[in-house]
Amino acid sequence: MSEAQRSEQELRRLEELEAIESRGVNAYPYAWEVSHHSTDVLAEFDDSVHQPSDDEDGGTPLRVSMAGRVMTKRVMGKASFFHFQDAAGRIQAYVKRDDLPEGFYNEVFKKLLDIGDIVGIEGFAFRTRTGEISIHVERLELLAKAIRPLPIEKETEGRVFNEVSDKEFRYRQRYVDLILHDRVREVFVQRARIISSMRSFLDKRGYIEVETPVLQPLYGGASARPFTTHHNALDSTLYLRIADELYLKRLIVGGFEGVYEIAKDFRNEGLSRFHNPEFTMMELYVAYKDYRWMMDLVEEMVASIVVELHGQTDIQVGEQTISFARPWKRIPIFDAIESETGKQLRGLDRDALAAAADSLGIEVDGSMGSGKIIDEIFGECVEPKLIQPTFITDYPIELSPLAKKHRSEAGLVERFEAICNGKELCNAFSELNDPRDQRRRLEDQTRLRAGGDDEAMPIDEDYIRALEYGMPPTAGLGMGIDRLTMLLTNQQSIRDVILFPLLKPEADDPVDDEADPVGDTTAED
RNA sequence: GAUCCCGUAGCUCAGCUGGCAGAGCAUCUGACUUUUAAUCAGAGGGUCGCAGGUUCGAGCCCUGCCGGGAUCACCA
Repeated sequence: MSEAQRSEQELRRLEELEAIESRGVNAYPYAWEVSHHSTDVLAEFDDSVHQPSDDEDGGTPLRVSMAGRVMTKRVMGKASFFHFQDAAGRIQAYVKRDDLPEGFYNEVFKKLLDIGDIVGIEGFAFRTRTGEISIHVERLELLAKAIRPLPIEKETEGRVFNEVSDKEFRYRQRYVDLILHDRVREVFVQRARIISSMRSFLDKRGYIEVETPVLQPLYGGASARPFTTHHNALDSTLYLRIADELYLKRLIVGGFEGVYEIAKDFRNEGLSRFHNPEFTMMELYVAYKDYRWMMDLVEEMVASIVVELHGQTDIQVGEQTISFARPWKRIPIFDAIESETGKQLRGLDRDALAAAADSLGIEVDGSMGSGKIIDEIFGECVEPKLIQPTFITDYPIELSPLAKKHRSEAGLVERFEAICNGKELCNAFSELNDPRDQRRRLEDQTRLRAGGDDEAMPIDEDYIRALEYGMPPTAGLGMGIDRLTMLLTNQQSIRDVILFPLLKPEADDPVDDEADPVGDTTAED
């Protein structure tokens, strides 16, 4: 940024920075010894022990050394208060002219220190006349000067004034959003807890966390359009993975009996409240198990995460109270549809299904097969009504090219989704391990592809080769971490659980579609 | 991709029927040694998203574009 574009306030702060440096002070020093965080002081402070009193012997001071950001500043002549924020929270600090080195208060604290600056303070805790535990500052040092002014929000009795509401600002400058909004930081702390709780649940059971390729010569494991890229040295097209599934199952072939991965997948599709092009997925594969066993595991895992996060199995999500207490309901998809619509779709042919959909007010076009119509009816009529966590089981085979045929129900596969608050929470099946059946199913996908379905899966010959070496019976699970986090932290948009959600580039960004410094012109179709 | 809404000072917003660009907070100057949306007195700060059009005159009306939001469509 050229200095001409700087705002009045930024220019003034740059001048202050020079004034600070001209005093021989480094405005960006190297470290600060931290003895307490704000919440430590609030917890440790004991009036009967630490509160200083007027007589000489009164009180044993609670001495502290802290670091954080100046968030408010109230100057009252020869004394001032400011609020000070660190990673743990906020605490008030008090400075008195006569407790600081000669001239420091008037020339440095009052003139050169701004809201937003990061400071180190040393002093002792006390309780003010109005009852707030505060730090009486005896030494103050600038740790980092803020050039840009922080938006100032003010709050009293739970009411917030001048709250930054511009979502674009909050997402683009998430660092500012995090400085200003404890509740935003809290969501991401909870997200981290969800993931670490999940990881420790899986680790305790002996499953191995692995890393499989993000850059893949062929994508698969889900129905979605991929991002495409190019490796220059090999001069080959690569795709960013849309799922981990096929690589993880190769590891089951290789002899691991339980593997999981928590990682980003990438799907080249639209953005919405529930969709970000890169998102985090947990996938788990366990040998010698089936989908019924996996339902038990999902219940147990999610319930344990919820309890670890909230201390109980019941949580408030929007208007709803949701109970993750086990067991969850298990309903075959056809029964769920029947109980919601009164229509039994089991065994109907495509035309009868289309007629049923039509009578429910659901549009059907010629390209939709039986499975798609059933899925459409379920998604429209049933899914939004499933608030409490529920396993929907036994899906039509057409929608599930990687799931094993149902052991007793023709035309279905051993698959389930957990639905909660009207949204899918996970997807799992008894994995298809018959290489002959797998080849046929992928060939069906190829026909869909030829018919114009650009989300149908391509055939991965190496994956079939792996299956031909023998994959044990296996249960597999995929769980969207972002949506799980939305549910467990009561957030309405996926952008509120992703630190840096995808946005269009800012106008100033150097975007140039023509630019390709390494010359990618050999990649012709 | 469709529809609707939004874009004005660092932040939150007002701006009437088209007629001098406004407020609070923040900032600056001054006062104030336990305040807490601190208070009191004064001051500075604007590419009204961008481009074009209509008009004597546009923040306001029209067109296009850019950015954002919501809903729908798409999305296992």
